[in-house]
Amino acid sequence: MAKQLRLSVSTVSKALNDHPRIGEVTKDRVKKLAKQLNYVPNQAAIHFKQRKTFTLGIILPSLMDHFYTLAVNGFDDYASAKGYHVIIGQNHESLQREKQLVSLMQSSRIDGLLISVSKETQDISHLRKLEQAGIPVIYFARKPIDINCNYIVSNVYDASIKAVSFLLSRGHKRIAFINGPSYWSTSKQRFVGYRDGLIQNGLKFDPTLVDETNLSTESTHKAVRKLMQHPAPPTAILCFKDYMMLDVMKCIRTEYSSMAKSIELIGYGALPLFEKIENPPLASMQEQPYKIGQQAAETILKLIDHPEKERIVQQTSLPCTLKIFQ
Amino acid sequence: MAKQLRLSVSTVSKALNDHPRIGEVTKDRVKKLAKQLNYVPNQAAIHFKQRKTFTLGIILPSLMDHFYTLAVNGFDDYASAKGYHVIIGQNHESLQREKQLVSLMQSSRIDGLLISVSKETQDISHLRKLEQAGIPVIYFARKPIDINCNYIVSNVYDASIKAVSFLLSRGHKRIAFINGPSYWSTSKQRFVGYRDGLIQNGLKFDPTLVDETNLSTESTHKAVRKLMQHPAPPTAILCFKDYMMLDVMKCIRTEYSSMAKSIELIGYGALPLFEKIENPPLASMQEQPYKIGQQAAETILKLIDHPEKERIVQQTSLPCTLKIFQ
DNA sequence: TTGTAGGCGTTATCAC
DNA sequence: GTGATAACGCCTACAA
Repeated sequence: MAKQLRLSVSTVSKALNDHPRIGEVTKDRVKKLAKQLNYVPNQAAIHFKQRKTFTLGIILPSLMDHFYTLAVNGFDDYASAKGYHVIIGQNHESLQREKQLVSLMQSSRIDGLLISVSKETQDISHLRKLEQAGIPVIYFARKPIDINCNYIVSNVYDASIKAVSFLLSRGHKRIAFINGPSYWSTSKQRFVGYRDGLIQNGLKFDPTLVDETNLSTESTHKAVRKLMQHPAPPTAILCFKDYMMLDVMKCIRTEYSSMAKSIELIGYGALPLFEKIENPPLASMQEQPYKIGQQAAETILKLIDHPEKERIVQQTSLPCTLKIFQ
Repeated sequence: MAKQLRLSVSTVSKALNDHPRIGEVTKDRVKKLAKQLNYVPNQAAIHFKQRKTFTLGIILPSLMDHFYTLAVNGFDDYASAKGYHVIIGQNHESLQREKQLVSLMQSSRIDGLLISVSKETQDISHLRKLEQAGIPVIYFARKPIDINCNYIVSNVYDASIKAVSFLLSRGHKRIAFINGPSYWSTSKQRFVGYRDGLIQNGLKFDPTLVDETNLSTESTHKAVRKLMQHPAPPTAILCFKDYMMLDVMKCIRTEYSSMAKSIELIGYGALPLFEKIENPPLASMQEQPYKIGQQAAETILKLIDHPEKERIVQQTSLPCTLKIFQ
């Protein structure tokens, strides 16, 4: 291109970047030819030179879960607006895959990472390494127990209290809770909120009404059966997640059909789909995944722009609202 | 790193790449230090040098649609296994956004692109330019009318015939069809299949039983009302997509509740969710999005490895199976 | 077996 | 206003 115009590469480069000391005439000639040749600058070279890729990574369990899809959208929208790319990786609940993704992303030189760790992830040394390499990491939705990390989550503690209070206001006395894996802090918070909600309202906490699943349909069905075989079965069930609640609904409908109508359910996530189906659950806690993504993007860009040593740990939790379907 | 070991960079490079002519002892020393320093090669530099990024792009309307999520998974799994990255872009049905994504991806030097064009995309010159720049493009799910392009789609023509035949076998005589935008070839194929299905079974095609929507809930409801106000309303409706079918179900249930039980519906997509809800539709045509993604990845890698001039247009359509829920 | 030199595309810097 | 040159990190002939 430089040759064709009999100009030096540096002049061409300056012309394309609207450098002030380049004549308008020259700029025009260069830009015209660039368009004609369908010239596109090689970002790989630019990134290489700038030691920065303007790329952020996001790692999440699965795109089939709309919570994460929405978080991606918030993250992507904010990041795009600021000129950053986003690359997505799914860990599919495998720690091994997660590690692969992290090192893949590190080698493609992402400037920052947003991650919701896999089911299996308890040790986060692979992520600590990233941070040591100067790449900021923000955990979202699921955060490790490790206290000293950036995170942004939903305030599921308050949400659980709200859910329990709502069920009590509808006259329920025996409210069960099916939780997710207990080593997630998000499960723990739900649980404590559930318990505190009962206690605040003057009820006793009954541990036999609480069970835990690994989120698989089978283990959820097992938990439901256990609860339903209780001498005094629950009249309402709080579920860790909407996807779990669907399994709970199905199990009750098929195996305990006589009680199906009287048992009320609340989940987390407020799947849009519930607006469309015939017998939706009673309610669901609406989280703000899009906003989580957006704020995470905003925060991570701030961290990137700060010299590494001045970075302050960023921790946020966003409120949920109870969405009633019936 | 080279300095620490008092070796030259090339020795270090060779050691890391298991070059045969490097002594085992040296290799060990180098690798050990690399691990210790948490050294990760800079892909940006490698890509820059190799004039290849080992990155594929995939552009689709929305990740909220599980069809596309599954296609991404197929694409990503195959590509990862072959050492390629995948970057995802959502056009959100906007041509403008799509063009942005294409040029973004071009400048980040993707080696190939898989795309399902936006609602608004009729002119594909932005994609032709990519191909002219030597980057292969495969269209999936939605392909432009343009005949001379690589594509991989579901065989919705056969699928529609199957669906109609199934409804006829259940005794329906008046089968309506609510289609998607008529300028998509995928809509056209569904339509022709619907019509041919009727004719092959000895029924007359009645154009008053066919309507078209832009996929929004509102326009779908409008189409349903029109059909239901028909002097002889349909007893079964074939719907362009499961998401549309949900809107159809809801509209019939709320506005024509007396007929809700007698009208049978078939959609396309076979959303996994239908397994879990209380009153699922009669059936849905199960496409193979994961396989579409996989095959697309396979095909695009083949195209990438072939010299540009020898590339042959690749066109595939995969069969669908009818999945019955009731 | 190891070292040296050159080049990939772009831009910042400095000289003209 | 324009041109030459170095530098970014890595790889690979080729030289030693």
